[in-house]
Amino acid sequence: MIENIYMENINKDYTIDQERLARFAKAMAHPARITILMFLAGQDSCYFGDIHCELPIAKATVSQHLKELKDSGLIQGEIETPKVKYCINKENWDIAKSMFSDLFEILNEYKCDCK
Amino acid sequence: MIENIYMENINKDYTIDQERLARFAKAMAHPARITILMFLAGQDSCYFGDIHCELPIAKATVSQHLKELKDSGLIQGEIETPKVKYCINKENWDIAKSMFSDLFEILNEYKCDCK
DNA sequence: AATAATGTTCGTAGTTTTGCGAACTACAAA
DNA sequence: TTTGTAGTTCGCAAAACTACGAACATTATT
Repeated sequence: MIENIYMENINKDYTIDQERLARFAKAMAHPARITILMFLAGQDSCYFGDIHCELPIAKATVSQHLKELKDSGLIQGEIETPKVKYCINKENWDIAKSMFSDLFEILNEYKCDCK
Repeated sequence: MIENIYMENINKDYTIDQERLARFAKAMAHPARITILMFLAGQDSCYFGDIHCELPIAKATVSQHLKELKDSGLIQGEIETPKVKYCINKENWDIAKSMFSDLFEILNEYKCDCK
């Protein structure tokens, strides 16, 4: 296969943007993770323990949810021994925000033929 | 357990809104479903066959994705024998739009203590 | 009645997610 | 050196997700 710079996402079934938006949505697809995002977005930063206190689940599970959010890019973490400080990743947050916004804006006038 | 009108969502770990937003996000958590939503939002309505043509997956799988989107409330379908017509559910679309928007708006100024 | 067109549902297989306790890591303090 | 604090990682089990082909349902046409 000859490659060139215009052939991004080759052999993929979906566009980069479709994959990326789905990835963001997936990160948000659990009430615990929504709770974490709301909590984090409302302040500058906070520690793992503070997040754990907000949730009705074991710390191992909280850690997994945080990892999922980190992997999606929506949040970031930083070790501040012996604690771990988490916060929103502003750059990716804004990207996600505009991607969701763009999708929802497609329907900017009444469109629906169904009863 | 004594019930009263102020005790909605009792014995639940998360609020109704957190669950609902997570539900919308989950519906959007797959590139095929993002593709379907973009496609549907761009027009008044279309048939199953048109949607199937846009996707690289079997019709049984397309049908499942459409069911998932329908169950979330984001789209609706209507039989128009022998075809099935799908379109965006405007009411729920607007609810989802404002719920995502509200979440992303929480971070309306620079907030992030992490490096 | 048989055939065709259009989707949905069923059964199955493999993968991923969710959740937990237990074990582990890293550092600080006694 | 032992103990404590704060999280992460591991290993497991149950449930949910993704995908497909085959079978089915429904209505129209021959």
